[in-house]
Amino acid sequence: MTLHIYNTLTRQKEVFRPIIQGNINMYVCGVTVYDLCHIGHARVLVAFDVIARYLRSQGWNLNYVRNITDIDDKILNRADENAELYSVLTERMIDAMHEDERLLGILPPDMEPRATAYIDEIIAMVGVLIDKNHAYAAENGDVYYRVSSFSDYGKLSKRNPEDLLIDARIDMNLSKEDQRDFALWKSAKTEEVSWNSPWGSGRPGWHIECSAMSTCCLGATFDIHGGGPDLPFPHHENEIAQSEAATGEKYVNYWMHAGAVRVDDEKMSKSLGNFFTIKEVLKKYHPEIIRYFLLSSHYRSPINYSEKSLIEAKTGLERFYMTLRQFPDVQSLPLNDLKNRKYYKCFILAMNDDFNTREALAVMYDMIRQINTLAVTDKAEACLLVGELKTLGDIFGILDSNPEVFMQGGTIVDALDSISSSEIEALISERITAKKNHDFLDADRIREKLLAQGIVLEDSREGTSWRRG
RNA sequence: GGCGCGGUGGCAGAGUGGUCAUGCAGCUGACUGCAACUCAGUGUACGCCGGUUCGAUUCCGACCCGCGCCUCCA
Repeated sequence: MTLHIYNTLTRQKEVFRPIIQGNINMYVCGVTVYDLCHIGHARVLVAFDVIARYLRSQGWNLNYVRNITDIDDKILNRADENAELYSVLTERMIDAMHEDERLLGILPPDMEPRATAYIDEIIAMVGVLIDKNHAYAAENGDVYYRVSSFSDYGKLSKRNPEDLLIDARIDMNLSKEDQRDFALWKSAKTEEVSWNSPWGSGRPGWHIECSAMSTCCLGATFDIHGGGPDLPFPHHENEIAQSEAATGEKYVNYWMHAGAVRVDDEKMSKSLGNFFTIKEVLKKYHPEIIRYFLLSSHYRSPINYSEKSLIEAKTGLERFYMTLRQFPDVQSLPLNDLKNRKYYKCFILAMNDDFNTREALAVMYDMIRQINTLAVTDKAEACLLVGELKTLGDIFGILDSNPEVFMQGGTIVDALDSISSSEIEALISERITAKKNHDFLDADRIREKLLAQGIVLEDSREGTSWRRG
């Protein structure tokens, strides 16, 4: 039952071996806060949230660090466009991000370092790189990393440094010794946000903040470094170059990258403008539906965001809640009580295989069928299984809503626009009276009327319950 | 062009050298006043061509197709 993780560095699944027994240090590249978070951010956030929850559930002592990049060209440009202070912009976006996380049930990381709080450490690291001849201050005031000085350059993204040379940009930067070199420190133009440094006032380049913050928070070498699909090159490649050149140690043991989110089968990107913010999506779908959608395929696979796939996620989750509805009082079981339980072991097997949430979900569906069968034959065993299921739900951050509320809420916006609960209840009691009088024509008329408004009635021995379809 | 990923049944999506993924949708039966829910049963599958093998969807090679990164993007 060992944990296997797919490592981008070696392009294969490897047995996970921690640096210090029982401990895991994990750094995930967070958000550059110049705009609202979109569904792509949600994927990375949820994926690593579940990974963190799972690792902790298995007894690992996890230190989870996720940074915030709050100084960068995009931020300065946006603040300029908005005619506001860059820090006003970043504070607003950080608040918005935290709200998104809270709504999506994403647990806060243990540390959330911000680039602007680590300027001294960044400057120190740049200094070390210059001292070691891995970087140089150009006459324009910028400091560049000397790519040719790092023989392992390209090892993560499997790029040949020679090829990158041929590939050099059309807009040549004459201050660079080599067009592949990238900025560690950017000199300030007039009236720009800046900090003093040995190379004049300026600000950090992209990449160096993550090297500095991860090293400060977790040490020169740590276990896991994660991020989005577009980060292996150049961001993480450059992080490796910076950190390994500065410390002389291996930077990261396991690199993990999430797959891309596509929208209606097209690449989602800022330039295409086809991205959805988390806030937009949350207006239409319950947060757990979004989590379920994200977990319904493996974290490395591309995933397609569409109306259809979200509705499918909704239907899938409803199957769980339909069952949970029969056991409103059952709580999650302590993990220790599950160690020898059949389904739990299957779940662990799936998750230990590079966090195969889809496979794990299949186990949970097996449990549902089992619970529905036992619900009439062996209530006590059914309750045990429900507790077990809810514990697994806790690891995924789902199944924690009140089933009745979940089923009756439907999609959030729809629920607000349509028929109210009290109207529904009134019609249901009207129908019960009709049924008692064997006036099935009238009873069916009421049921049809509600169905036309998306309300599905379910009769059982205990009475009639309803849900928004 | 360089590097990399993938093509699974109506759809979504796991996985495996020779028995089941799973969910949705479909069909049949049970339950129900009729439905819905639920349960039981059931059908359809591994891009194409070769090779290895007793046997390949799974391993190897070629081909076709789709996608990603190489530029800001999680």
